Amino acid sequence: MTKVNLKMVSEKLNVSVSTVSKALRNSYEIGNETKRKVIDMAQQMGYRPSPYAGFLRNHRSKTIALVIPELTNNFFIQAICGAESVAHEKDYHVLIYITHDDYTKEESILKDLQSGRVDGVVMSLSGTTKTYNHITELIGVNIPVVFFDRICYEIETAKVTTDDFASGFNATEHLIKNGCIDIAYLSLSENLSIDNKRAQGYLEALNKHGIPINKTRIIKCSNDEKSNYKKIRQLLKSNRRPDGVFSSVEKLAITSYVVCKDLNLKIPNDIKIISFSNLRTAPLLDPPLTSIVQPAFEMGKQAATMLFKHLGKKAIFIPNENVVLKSELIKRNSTGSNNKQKRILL
Amino acid sequence: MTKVNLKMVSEKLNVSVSTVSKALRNSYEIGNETKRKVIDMAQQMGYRPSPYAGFLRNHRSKTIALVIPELTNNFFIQAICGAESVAHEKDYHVLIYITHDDYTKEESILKDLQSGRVDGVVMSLSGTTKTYNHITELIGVNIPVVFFDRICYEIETAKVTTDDFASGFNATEHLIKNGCIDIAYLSLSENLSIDNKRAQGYLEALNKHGIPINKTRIIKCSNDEKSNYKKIRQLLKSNRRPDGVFSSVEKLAITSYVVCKDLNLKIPNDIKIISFSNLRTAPLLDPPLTSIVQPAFEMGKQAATMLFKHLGKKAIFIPNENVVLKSELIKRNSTGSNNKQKRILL
DNA sequence: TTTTTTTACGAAAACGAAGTAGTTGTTTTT
DNA sequence: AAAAACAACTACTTCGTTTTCGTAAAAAAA
Repeated sequence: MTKVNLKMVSEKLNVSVSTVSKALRNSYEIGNETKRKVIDMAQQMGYRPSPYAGFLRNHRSKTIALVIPELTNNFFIQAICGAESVAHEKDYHVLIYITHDDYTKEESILKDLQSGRVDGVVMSLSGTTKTYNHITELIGVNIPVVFFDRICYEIETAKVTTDDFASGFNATEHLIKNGCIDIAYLSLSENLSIDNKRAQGYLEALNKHGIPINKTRIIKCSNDEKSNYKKIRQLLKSNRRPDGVFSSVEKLAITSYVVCKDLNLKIPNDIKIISFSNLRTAPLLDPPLTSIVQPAFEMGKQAATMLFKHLGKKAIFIPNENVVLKSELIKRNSTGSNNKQKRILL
Repeated sequence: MTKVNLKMVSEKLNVSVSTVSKALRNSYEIGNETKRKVIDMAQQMGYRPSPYAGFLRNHRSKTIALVIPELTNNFFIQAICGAESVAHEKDYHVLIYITHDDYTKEESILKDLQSGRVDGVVMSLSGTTKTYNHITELIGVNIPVVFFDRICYEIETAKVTTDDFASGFNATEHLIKNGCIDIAYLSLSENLSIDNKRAQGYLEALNKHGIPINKTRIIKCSNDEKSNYKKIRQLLKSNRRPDGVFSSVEKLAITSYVVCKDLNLKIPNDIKIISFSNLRTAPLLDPPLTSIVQPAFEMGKQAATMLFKHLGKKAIFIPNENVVLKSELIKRNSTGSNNKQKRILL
């Protein structure tokens, strides 16, 4: 059994290809009798229209791309789920691309997408991306791009973020209120808008509470797990270690936990930890991790929705639009025993 | 700036479309001088060949589909990464489809794929799938399917699994050796090959150690978190609760942890827990979770590799081939304090 | 009855790229 | 010098579908 096309159906019925095509699209030009026969035969022969042939005519691939820094991160997974749910609802297909936080990969992916393989792109910037020509070029050939979380201010389009400054501020203030006076900030990448916002919130909170700012307390981490481990270990091993750690991403919090276990530091007594995190197991960790939870699913969903709002137009231009959702600070025991949880909610 | 095609390039240079096409494909028919001019101009104009036009001729989409039950599961995420890495290397694109463990969705996805949108499929069955016509039909129209983890024995093709029977056996025996005499098995779906294998290993271990089999100790869970919570709570609340729990998937272990916290049951003293899990946070849980870790990345990688081995042929037929990888049992504190870990390895 | 309209269909031209089969003009062979 | 070979191109067809433009026959209007 081979793939069946319009011609094969038309030959079986002794009608023209056009008739079959029109009948299947329920055109008014075709009589009811013929329509029924065509539909039945197509069904029986297992006809499926070729998406690629279709594209060639109407220039719509019914496909979007999700360009994501990494998959081993619950935030992105949930965001993907959100975007996928919208795409599925709109009968769109989803191509997934992982940049591994590598600018070069991101660039080559977007260059390829200039081919028109997709109708639009939902993306979150890689941590090593500093220039944006590859993105403006893509938009230049009429393929719209919307951002979520790791956005790019320089490009005019729709963007979905969370209130990172406020979250950074609140997280830091939470540590301060729980007794910390020397707080380290674990940064993922200074190129990232979100990281900078979070850092600004951190600095602002220190400022407000009259805590002197110590640049050496801003730890620049990366995607290299080993190097991160070393940096954090060095931070926590020193005899002048901080009494609080604010991690900008969940994986650095995990590494911090590991370091604490290895150094036999007790959380929250020896050190308190707070982190951006969408870990399902946050409440089950030892100790439960105080988390800033981003509405990841919703962010992916909104980003995709904003994209779809513009797809289908001839010349696509998405004006600046900033949707800012709220993250939630969930207090648990990693920042102090007074935060002890009564009941676990997953 | 609009999308540029061969014709636009050819007009700029006053040559024919064929010349441009051939020059770009480095045909011997085109002179070096012309080639250079064409390549430069194409580059300068930002020409990208349309993947869809190309498909129409050579019937190769350079795309594969990953059909997965769910994303909020570290096993599948890692498997996706593995498959994606192979696809990327082969210059293939990856469409992702999520069945949400729903047979109907799985069926409609595979029906759609009959259109020839992809050259091949890597999939893991949904937990509610009992019939396989949608899969044989897809293979029937020459689109190969390879399975990983949740495979389908009835279909002749390549499959990647882990040693589920042995793992189930070992997990159960580990509990027994740590003193358990009444072990519950948390099943995800009786339709799934892997679940059955794991259950068989569980039963066999009980048998070997002369522990009577109690059918009510096999708890049939589902994808409904609330219902799972209730079932597990009921199991652990009873005054004749088991002293060990073997969970077939990580999410049921997480739920079990939550139930234990809520009921104030101490792991591993009141109850011991072991689970299949690819949780990065397993060593950081309270207590650290004894896990059977599947080589998920490798499984996805192998499955994709086996698929690619057959793509490119005219009539694709993948003979039965069973690759069985080994899972690793990592002993931690959730099954007894003697398993206390010295050093954490992520 | 003749003319117009409607109904129901078919022929053919896109869409973008690639490959087959020419078609030149030039060079080599005999 | 005639014939064959070759280099460097162009014209045309194909892929599967949609759509525009026809057109024949039937129905309605004149």
